[in-house]
Amino acid sequence: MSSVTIPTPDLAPRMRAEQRRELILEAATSVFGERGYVGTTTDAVARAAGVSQPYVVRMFGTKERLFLEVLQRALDRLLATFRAAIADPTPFVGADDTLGRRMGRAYAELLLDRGLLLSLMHSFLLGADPAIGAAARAGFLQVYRVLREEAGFSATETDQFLAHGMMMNTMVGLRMADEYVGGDLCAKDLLETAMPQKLDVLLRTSAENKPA
Amino acid sequence: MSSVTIPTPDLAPRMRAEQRRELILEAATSVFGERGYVGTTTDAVARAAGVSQPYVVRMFGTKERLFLEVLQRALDRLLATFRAAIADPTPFVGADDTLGRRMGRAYAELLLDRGLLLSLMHSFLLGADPAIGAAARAGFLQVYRVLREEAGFSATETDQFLAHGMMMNTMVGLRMADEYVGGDLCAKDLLETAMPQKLDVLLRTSAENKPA
DNA sequence: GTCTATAGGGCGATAGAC
DNA sequence: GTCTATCGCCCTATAGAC
Repeated sequence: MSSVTIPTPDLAPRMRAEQRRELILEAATSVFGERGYVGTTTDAVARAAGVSQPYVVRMFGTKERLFLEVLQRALDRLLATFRAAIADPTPFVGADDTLGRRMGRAYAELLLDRGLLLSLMHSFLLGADPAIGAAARAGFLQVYRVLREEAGFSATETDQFLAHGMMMNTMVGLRMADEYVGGDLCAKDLLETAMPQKLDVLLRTSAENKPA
Repeated sequence: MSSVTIPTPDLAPRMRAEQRRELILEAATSVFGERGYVGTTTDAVARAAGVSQPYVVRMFGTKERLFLEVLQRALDRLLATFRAAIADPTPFVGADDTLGRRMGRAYAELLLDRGLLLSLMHSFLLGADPAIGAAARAGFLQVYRVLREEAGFSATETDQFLAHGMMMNTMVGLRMADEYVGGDLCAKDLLETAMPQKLDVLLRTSAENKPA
C-alpha cells in the first residue's frame, strides 16, 4: 500500500492548503480577539496555527488583509446565526418564547467562540482606521439591516438588542467572569443580569482559556 | 521690570510641570481613544502635547503607566459626572425627567471629550492583560456600584443603562456619524434611536476631528 | 506549499547635555 | 525640567532554498 491510489498530487496539496487557510483564520480570530488588531503579531497567529510566520503573511498578503478576512468571516457567521434563528420553524410557546429571545440565545451561543465577537468588537473601536473602520461600519450596518428588515424588529427593539450585544461583548472582553469566580458580589449581580441564562457559556469560556 | 517679583524659582517650574503633566494626560487620552493602547506610540502622544517623546516616558515611567493614569483620570471624571447628576437638587418635572434620563444626558455630555470614553472602552477589551485588565474590571465594577448604591438603580435598570452606554461608545468608536452625514439611511435610524437627543454632540465630535 | 534566514523600519526606553 | 541622540528590541515583509 505504498504507491496505491494516492490522491492526485495536483489536488491534495490544494485541499490541505485550504484547510490550513481555515486553520489560520480560526487561530487569527482567537488571537485578534484577545489582543486586538495592533496588539496581535503575525508570529503569534502563526504559532497558534502551527505554521511559520512568513507563511501567514504569504497566504494573506498583509496583516491588515488577514484581519479584514477574519472580520468578514466573523460577520458571515453572525449573520448566518441570526438568519437561522429567524428561519427556525419551531412554533412559539408561551410569552417568554419570542424571536427576540431566540436571537439573544443564538447570539450568546456565539460567545463560545470568544474571538469571533471580540474581533468584531475591536474593529468597532477602530473607526478612524481607513480600511478597517470602513469595513467595521459596513458590517455593523449590515447587522442592523438584517435585524430591521429580516427579523422585523422596530428601531427601538433593534437598539435594545444591539445595546445588550455590546454589553455582553464588553463583559467577555473584560474577562468579568474572572471576578465572578473570584467571589465579587457586584460582578455576580452584574453578570447574572447582563447575561441571563447564558452565564454558563461565559464561565465555560473563562475556564477554557485560563493559560492565555 | 526685569528682576521684580519673579515667582519663586522653586515653585514656578513645578507648577509648569504639573500643567505639562495635565496637558500630556489630555493629549494621551485623545490618542489612546483613537488608536487604542497598543496602537498608540509615546511619540504620537508627545507630538500631540507639544513635548519630546523621551519627556513623556520620563514623566510617567512607562507607556503602560501612562495608560493606567489616563484610565484613572477618565474614571474619576465619569464618576464625578454621575455623582453631580445624582446630587443635582433641581426638582423633577414631568414623567420624562427621571434620574435615569439625567444620568444618560450627563453621560452623553462626556462624549464631547471623545477620547475619555473611548480610552475606557479600549481598556474593556484588554481584560486578558494583567495590569490593564485588572484596572479595567475594577473601574467598571466601581461604576456599577455607584449606579446601584448611589443612584439607587435596580439590577435591571443598571444593566439597561450600562448597555446603552456601551452602545453609544461603540457608535463613537465606529465613527458611525460619518455614515450619517454621508446620507446612509440605516445609520440615520440607528443613531437617532441609539443616541436620543444627543446626536448633535456626536455630530459635533465628528466634525471636529475630521483631520485625524 | 512551506520553511529558514534576514532585511528594514519603528518604537520604548536610556544616556547625557543644557 | 526638558531636550537631542541613540541603543536595542521586536515585528512585518521579502528572498530564496527545499
